[in-house]
Amino acid sequence: MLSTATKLSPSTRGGTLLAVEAATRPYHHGDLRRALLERAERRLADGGPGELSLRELAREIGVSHAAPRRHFPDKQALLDALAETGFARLEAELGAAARSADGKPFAARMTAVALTYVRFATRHPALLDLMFAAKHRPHATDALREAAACAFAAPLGLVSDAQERGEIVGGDVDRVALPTWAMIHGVASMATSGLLPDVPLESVVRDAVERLVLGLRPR
Amino acid sequence: MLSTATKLSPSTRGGTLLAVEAATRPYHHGDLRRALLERAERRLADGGPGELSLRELAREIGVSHAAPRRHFPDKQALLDALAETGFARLEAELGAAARSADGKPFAARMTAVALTYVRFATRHPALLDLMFAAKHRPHATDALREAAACAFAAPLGLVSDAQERGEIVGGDVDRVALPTWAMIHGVASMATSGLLPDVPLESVVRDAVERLVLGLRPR
DNA sequence: ACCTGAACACCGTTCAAGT
DNA sequence: ACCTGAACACCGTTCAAGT
Repeated sequence: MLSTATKLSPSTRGGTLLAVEAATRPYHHGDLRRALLERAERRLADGGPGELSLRELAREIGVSHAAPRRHFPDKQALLDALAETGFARLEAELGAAARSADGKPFAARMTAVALTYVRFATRHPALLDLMFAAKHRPHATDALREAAACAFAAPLGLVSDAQERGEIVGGDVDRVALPTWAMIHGVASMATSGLLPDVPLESVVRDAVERLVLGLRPR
Repeated sequence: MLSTATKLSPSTRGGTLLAVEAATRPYHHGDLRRALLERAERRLADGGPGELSLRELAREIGVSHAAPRRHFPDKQALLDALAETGFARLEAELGAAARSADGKPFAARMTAVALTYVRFATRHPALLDLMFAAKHRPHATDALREAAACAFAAPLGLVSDAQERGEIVGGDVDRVALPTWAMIHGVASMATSGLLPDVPLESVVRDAVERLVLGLRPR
């Protein structure tokens, strides 16, 4: 009966990459929540949230299609959790970029953080879409809102710091920071939409920051 | 049999708003394609493409669930067509805005077109998402790509015109126009994501354009 | 506490058949 | 040329039941 041998029982879970986990987990999978989030993010990368199927996730992990319900009440809850982890990672990356450029002039700090942001966007386009979509949903979690606010704390601080030091124009921080981050977010959005010319991302970001600092007026 | 009287036959189509069409169309609906696009856009407004159901559309219009297939081979084809009409309307609005500000200084023209763009985005957030998503899909239609290019012709022309007149800094048009439209697109994106402070959209756009023209350097 | 299996009400897509 | 009806293989969600 060779053919039946290839039909693995559900509990076998084709998890060749998860040998260690498989050896330690106490049967009922043990870490289904994390497993769902990991697989979900990989699935999200090749298509929007619409292509992501809870049943397929459960099938891949090797649990019943109803098992995810114990960890996420519905699909949207899983997507929200995914967005939340996304914000946490973005916060870490932006914070690290800001610290690495600490002490350099404004344009250099701005470029470092902006580049990190745009690269995050191009590496995880579907996730970023999800993060922004989830954030402004009517019933967004408090945890989600907080995660989003934290992620943008470093970028906003960069602008207000520069204002305090007199490196850039003063005035209401919103009227200065908002156009600044609108441009960076716009570059990121254009990059993920594939409407950037075939030019290195880094030079696009550098050009954008330089143009923002110098202005459009002829010199 | 009062209860049966309320069960309208499928051919009745509860189209109280479409009395004129109903009177003139030759039974087989006659204008199903247009009807599908109209309903689809209204449905799109209250949720992403995932919430839009072809079967529900067909039900509302009063045709069988297989009827749409005659006009759109699959759901994505309908979404692409929706995106294409979106680009056509955006092109018309941006072109009109550019013409209405013709002769005024650069900042005024820029503000007029940018405001039109941002307002389009806030009026049709789901449609704009669809337009950008559809545009960069691997197998996007040529018609779709062309529609997108046409829509952005006026905005790009605005920048290159100003360069030729010496109103703004010269050099490679891409290195000037790209940061400019990145900022406008970024403002639009932030507006639809609800992360703009509670300030009139018009003043946000004006601030952004002014900041872009003058630059961030302290004066 | 965590998971299963069957059930329900939906999808998109296909295709023979109708008018 | 345009539409219907049944069929197929999927969904997300629910809930009694298992361990």
